[in-house]
Amino acid sequence: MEQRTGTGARRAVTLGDVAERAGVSPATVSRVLSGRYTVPEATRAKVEKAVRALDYVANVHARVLAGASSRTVAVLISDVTSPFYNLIVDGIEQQAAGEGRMCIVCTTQNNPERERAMLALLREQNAEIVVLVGGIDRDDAEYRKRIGRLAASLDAAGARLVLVARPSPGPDVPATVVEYDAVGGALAIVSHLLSMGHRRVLFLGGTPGSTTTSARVEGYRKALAGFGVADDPELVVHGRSTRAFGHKTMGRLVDEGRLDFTAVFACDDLVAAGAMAALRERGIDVPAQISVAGFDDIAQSVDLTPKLTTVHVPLNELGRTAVQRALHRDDDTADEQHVVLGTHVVVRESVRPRFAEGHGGK
Amino acid sequence: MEQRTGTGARRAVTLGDVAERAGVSPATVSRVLSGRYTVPEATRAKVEKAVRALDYVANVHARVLAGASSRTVAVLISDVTSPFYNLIVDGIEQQAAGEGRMCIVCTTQNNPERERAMLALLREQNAEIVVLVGGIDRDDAEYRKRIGRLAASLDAAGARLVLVARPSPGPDVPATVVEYDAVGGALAIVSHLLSMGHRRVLFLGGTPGSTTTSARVEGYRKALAGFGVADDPELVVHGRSTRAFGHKTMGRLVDEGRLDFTAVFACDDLVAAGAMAALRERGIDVPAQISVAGFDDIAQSVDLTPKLTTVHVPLNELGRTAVQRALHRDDDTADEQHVVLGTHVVVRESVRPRFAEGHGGK
DNA sequence: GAAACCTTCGAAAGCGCTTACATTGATAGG
DNA sequence: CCTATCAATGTAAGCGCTTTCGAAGGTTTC
Repeated sequence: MEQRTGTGARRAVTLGDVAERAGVSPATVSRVLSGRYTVPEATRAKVEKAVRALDYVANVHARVLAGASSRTVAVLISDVTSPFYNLIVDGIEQQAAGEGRMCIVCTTQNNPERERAMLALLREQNAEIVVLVGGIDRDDAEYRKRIGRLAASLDAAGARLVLVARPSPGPDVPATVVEYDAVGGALAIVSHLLSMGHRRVLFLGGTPGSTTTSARVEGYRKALAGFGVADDPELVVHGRSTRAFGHKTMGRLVDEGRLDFTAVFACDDLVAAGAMAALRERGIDVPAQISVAGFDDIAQSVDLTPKLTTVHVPLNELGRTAVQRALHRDDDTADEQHVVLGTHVVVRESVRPRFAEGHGGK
Repeated sequence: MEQRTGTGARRAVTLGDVAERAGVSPATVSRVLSGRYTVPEATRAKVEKAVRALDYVANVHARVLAGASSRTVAVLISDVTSPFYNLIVDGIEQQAAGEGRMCIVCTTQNNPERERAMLALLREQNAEIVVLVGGIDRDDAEYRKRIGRLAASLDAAGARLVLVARPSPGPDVPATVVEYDAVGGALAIVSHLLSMGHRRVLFLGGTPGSTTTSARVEGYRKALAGFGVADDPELVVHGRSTRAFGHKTMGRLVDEGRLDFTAVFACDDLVAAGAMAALRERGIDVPAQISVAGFDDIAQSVDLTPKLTTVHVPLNELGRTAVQRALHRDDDTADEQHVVLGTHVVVRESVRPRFAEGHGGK
C-alpha cells in the first residue's frame, strides 16, 4: 500500500522501502526482482516477503530510464471498431502477452496529422517494437522516405518497426513486414465468380489508390485477364470501405438503372454487407439474380443472408506472426523478416452460377 | 535523428543535445517545451529550431520520473474482439485523444490471473486514469475489497480508477463509475415481448452470476412480474455470451424438443445471432414461429435476417463520458462521479405478435 | 597456513528530465 | 550613483531504478 506523510503528500512504495524492510540494500532487491542473478534462497525469501508485505510494484519509468527494456509493444491502427483491425490486434496481443509484453494500442482515426503525433508519442514511449497495422492511402516516394526514416530512427534506438498488412517499403529498410496475399485472394475469388459464368463483375469499394485497394483490384484484373474478359472501368466503383458506403452506393447504382452486372466483388465484407442490404431492400435476390463476394472473412459474414462467400485472411495469425518475428529476429528459427501469409476462398452461399435459376442479371 | 558513437553504441537525442545546439541550458529547453513559462521570443525560436533540427522527442520515462504527468489513460478489457468492448474503447479513445492523452489498452482474455498481472502493470505505468471495462463474474465481498484497495492505491498515487459498464463497488470508494441502465433495458424489451402476447420467454446466455447477466435477468423477471407471468426457472439457460454458445444451445434445445417457448430474450446480440442461425438451420422461422430479441445493439444486428429487435446501449458515449468525468472531476461542471446512461428498445423485425400468422410456438 | 578463488552484497554512478534555487544583468527608485 | 527589483537563464538536486565495481567473508588448493 501507499504511505502518507503528515501533510497529506503521498508517495508510492519504492524499492528502497522494500530494501529497508528486508534489511538488505536496494541493489539486492533489484537483483532479486530481475531474476537474472543467483541470489541465495534465504535472501530471496526475505526480499519477496517484504515485497508482498508492502504490495510493491516497480516504477516502469524508473526502470526503463535506468536501462531496462520497457517490454512494451506499441500498436497503431486507424480504427478500433473495424473487425479487420480487431482481429489483427487480438493476434498481436495474444502473442505479446505470451511473450510477457504489454501492449499500447493507439488509433489515428484516419487522420494523417494524428498519425504523425501518435508516432512521436510512440517513439517517446521507448517501445520495444512499434507495429503499424493496415494499408496506406498512397504508396509514394514521400511515404517510403518517411517510413524509412522512422524505421532507421527506431532501429537506432534499439527498437523495431513492424508493418502488418502493409506492403514492404523496400528491402534495405530495417523493418519486419508481415503481409497476406491480397492479390492471390482477389484473383482466386474473382476467378471463382468468372468460372461460374459471370462476365460483368462489379468491383465495389476501397479507397482509390490505397495499397489495400490496389492489391485487390490487381487480383481482380488478373482474373479478368485470365478469363479473357475485357476490363470495363465503369465496373470499378471506389469509395470508403464501410457498410454505409456499400449500402448507399449499391442503392444508387440500382436506382440509376446501372444494373448491368451479374456479380459483385466487394472490396471487403462490410461493403458486401451493405451492398446485400441495399439489394434486398430493392427486391433483388442474392444470389439468384446477383452474386456477391467479399474479402476478409470477418466473423459476421456467416450471419449475413445468404452467407457470404469471401476470401479468408488469417488476421489473427498475421498479428501473432508479426510480434513473434519482430521479437525473435536474432533466433535462426524465426529469421525471416518479410513474410506473406496465404489467403483462400471460403465458398458459402452468396455466389451462384449465372442464370442458374432462370433469372438473369438485367 | 539519432547519433552513433564509433563503437556502434547508440543513444537518442537528449534535451542536453538540444540545449547545446541552441546555446542555452537544459533548463531553458525544458521551460520552452513545457510551455508554462514566459520565455523571450528569441530564445524560444532558437530552441524550437534546434528541436526541429535534431528531430528531438522527449523521453516520457524521464519526464514522468521527474514528476510530470504521464498523460496516459490505461484501459483493461477482457477481449478486443468483442463489438461491445470495441465500441466502448472507441469512445474512450476518442475522448482521451481529444484531451491530449494516450491510451494503453490491455486485455485479460477472461483470465483472472492475467487480470491481476495486468493491474499490476498498469499501476506501474503511472497512468492518470485506469479504466476497467465490463461486468465481472461475481460481485462478492472479496471483489469489493479488491477493487476498494485498488481504488485507494490509485487515489494515493494521484490517479483515478474508472469503472465502465460495471456496477459501483460502494459510495465510499474513490472511483468514477459510468454504467448503463441494464435492468431498465431488459425490463423494456421483455415487456415488449410480453405485450406482443408472448408468455413463455426463454432467457438465453450470460455467465451465471456475472453482474451483466444478473442485471439483465433482473429486468427479465421484473417484466414477467409486471405482466403477472410466472417465472419458470427452466426458461433461463445460462452460458457464455458468444455466438457459438447461442448457436449450440438453441440447436440442442430444439433437437431435444424443448421448444415450449414462443420468444427468446438473448443476453446479447451475439447470442441472438447464434440462436437465430440455429433456428433457421432447423427450418424454424423467426419471427413467424419464434420471436427473438437481443441486447447491446451492436452494428451487425441490422445485418441479421430478420433484423434484430434489441436494446440500444450507448456504448460510445459510455466510454467518452467515463474519460471526461474522470479527467475533470474537479470542475463543478462535470462533478458527477457516478452516472447511469439510459438504454432503449430498438424495434426492428425479429419480434412479432404471438400467433400473428397462424403459426404457434411449440 | 598462505595464495587464489568464489560467492554475496553494498556503495555509488547515472539514465533524461523537471524545478527550486542561485546568479546575472538591466531597469527603476531614492 | 547606490541599492531594490525583476526578468532571464543557469546550476544542481533528485525522481526510482539498474548495474558496475569492489569489499568482505568463505572456501578451496597446494
